[in-house]
Amino acid sequence: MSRTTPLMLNLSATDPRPITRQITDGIRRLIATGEIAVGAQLPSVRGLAKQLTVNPNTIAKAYSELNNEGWLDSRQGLGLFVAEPRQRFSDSERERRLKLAIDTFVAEVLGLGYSTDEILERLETELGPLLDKRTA
Amino acid sequence: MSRTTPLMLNLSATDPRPITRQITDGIRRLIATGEIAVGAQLPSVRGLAKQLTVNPNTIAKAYSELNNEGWLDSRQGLGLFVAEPRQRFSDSERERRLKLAIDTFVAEVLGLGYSTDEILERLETELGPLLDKRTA
DNA sequence: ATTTCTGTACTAATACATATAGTACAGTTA
DNA sequence: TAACTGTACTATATGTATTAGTACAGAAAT
Repeated sequence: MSRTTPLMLNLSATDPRPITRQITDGIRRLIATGEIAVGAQLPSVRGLAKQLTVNPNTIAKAYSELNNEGWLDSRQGLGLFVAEPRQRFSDSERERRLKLAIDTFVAEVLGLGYSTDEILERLETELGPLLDKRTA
Repeated sequence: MSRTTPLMLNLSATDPRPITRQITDGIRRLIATGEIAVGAQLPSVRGLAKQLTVNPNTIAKAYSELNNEGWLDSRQGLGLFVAEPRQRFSDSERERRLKLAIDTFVAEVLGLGYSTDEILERLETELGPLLDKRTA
């Protein structure tokens, strides 16, 4: 019996990110925007696997990562639930990850021909609705 | 005979990016900042391989990518040279790449606990010196 | 011309990452 | 007990990354 609604998640074959990554990114986003409420139960490993037509192991891996990162709480035999917002990383780890993300991003957009202002504006549009809803 | 100075490039074993990627990202950055001038010759495939103690094929692959992206001009038998700034991608390709870069970046910093303003400020600090020097 | 430098193009071997498939086991609920 | 949960394995196939070695073509200096 499915006590959860299907996730608004779509996998793209043209997306260069591996499937597991597309799933973790997508669920993080759904949680951050509040589209999945804190405490809500996620689809089962096998259920989501069926919905997305991927292997259950792939879902289990994605869920496991989100659980390790503190986005989800898993309860053996019960299911996975959206965790309360909390500090997920140490300060140095946060800083390390931010720096790496920025370096990578900069490398990607270098040479695309956009101005700094254009890029910052686009980013603000994307980040705004996500970051200031749930301070983590 | 080496007619070129060593590149200010360091590979990191802890960096999750593959070697080839670290090299292409690094060289793109050196070109964007002007640390390597337009028209300047890059170290030879074998020379840079020796400097970085990686396989020459790895350097050749990195150079080949930068050549395809329009950052470098290769002249068979002569060497590789920093290309004139030019439009490197079609409009739709630029847009696709920017969107993907933003999505990936957002996914990375989600849940790190930084505010939108903090992130935008950090990004501006990094992007400013790179983007408005060479409009591409 | 020969030598020595340049980039380029292959094959092969190794290692690692990704994803699928199948099975099994432990906890929860009715 | 039955039917659902998450979790943990092994095995397999595929793709990517890197190293290694070899070979070839163009350019420059002698």
